[in-house]
Amino acid sequence: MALEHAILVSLLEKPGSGYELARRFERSIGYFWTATHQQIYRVLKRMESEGVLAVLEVPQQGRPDKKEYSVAAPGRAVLSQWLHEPIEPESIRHELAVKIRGAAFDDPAALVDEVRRHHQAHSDRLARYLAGELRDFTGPDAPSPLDTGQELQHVVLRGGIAYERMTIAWLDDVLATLRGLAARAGSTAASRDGASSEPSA
Amino acid sequence: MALEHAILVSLLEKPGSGYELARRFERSIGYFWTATHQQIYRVLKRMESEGVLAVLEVPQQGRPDKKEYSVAAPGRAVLSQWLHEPIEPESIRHELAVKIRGAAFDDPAALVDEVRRHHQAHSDRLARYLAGELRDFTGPDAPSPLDTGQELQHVVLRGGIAYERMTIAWLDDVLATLRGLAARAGSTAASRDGASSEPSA
DNA sequence: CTTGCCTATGCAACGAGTTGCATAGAAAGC
DNA sequence: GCTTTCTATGCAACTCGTTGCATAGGCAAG
Repeated sequence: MALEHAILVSLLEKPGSGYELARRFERSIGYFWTATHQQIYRVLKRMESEGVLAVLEVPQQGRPDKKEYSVAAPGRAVLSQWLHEPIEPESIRHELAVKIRGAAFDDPAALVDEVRRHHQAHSDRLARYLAGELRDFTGPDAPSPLDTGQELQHVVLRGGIAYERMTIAWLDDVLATLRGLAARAGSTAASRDGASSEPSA
Repeated sequence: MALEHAILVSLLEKPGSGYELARRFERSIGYFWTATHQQIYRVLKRMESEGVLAVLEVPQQGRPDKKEYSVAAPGRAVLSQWLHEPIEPESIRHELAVKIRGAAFDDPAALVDEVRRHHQAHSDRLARYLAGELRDFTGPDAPSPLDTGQELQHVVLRGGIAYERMTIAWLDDVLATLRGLAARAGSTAASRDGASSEPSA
């Protein structure tokens, strides 16, 4: 139930409405934990009924009223307890990796475009992360001695940057491998190379 | 619904029972897609009823009978179609990252042990991956010209290795950051965190 | 000979997450 | 005037994933 804790962290960093949280989950905290607005509204409601969040109805002009949530005292306790509990190291779920293994039973070359799309998407993400880092942590407009929260946000962002760089390098490796297989399949077209899949169909 | 496709890939690589699949999902394909035996049995049943899998009851001695599943012709079509559909680039879900940001509202030093545990877990995983690579792909006992399936399995494994190495390096960074914060908190114990005048970078 | 582990399959209940849809006022473009 | 976009919240239905439990024979250790 880590969504609950991600919401607590985000609201401690800054109180806000469900809508605002949903937007934060599209950037910032959302780089490491995703959630749709549906999930967020549902969990916010539950957390409020449990007393871990306080809610304040804020009338607005020119736009719908909003419910601003903030962390109540029991919420801090919930977060603190979670922080002291051990969690399991993540197991990644990488759909593209499954596809790549699956390509052995189909045409590997057909994956090239897909891999390139992912390469582009990760390059874009990296660019966004780097821009954010410059803006908030390492650029001339950044606060100069970072406080604890900023230091921790920065190290998490550095993790995201490292992840994207690693992924991009790996996708290059994947593309090179696919190209190598295509060349091999081309030059030895008649031979029974590769495709542990089926001897003959 | 990538579990379905992960199962297709795994059964194409080698037919097997639900139990055997569950074990494969603890290693090999499970490095990139996790599933419990419950999920697997349920999905196998559904896939069989849809005709994408064929099942063969295999009596065994000294142990319970098993149902050996293999991919039927429609299953190959299902996989092939999926391979040609684009998928969204993964969004990671990193609980530890949420914890690290949350630590700003608690004692960051209390996270050190947790981070070290994760460091250890990822080091162990890396060691397993590297052992697997040596055994199956780069060692003296490995098949010398790898076939297509093996090349693709290898590039996926290289991705896992890169991921673990990146993660370990990042966890070192996290530990250094936590230590830095602890030192700062120690040396300026009385002062208010970020507003402090003591720069110790 | 009892306790615990391994193979092997499965049900039931629950919680997490996704998708589609609905509402509703204000602003902005055509 | 019409459509689209943005803010803002929410229901309903569904699928995906987890946890706990149950069964059942064989094997090994104490």
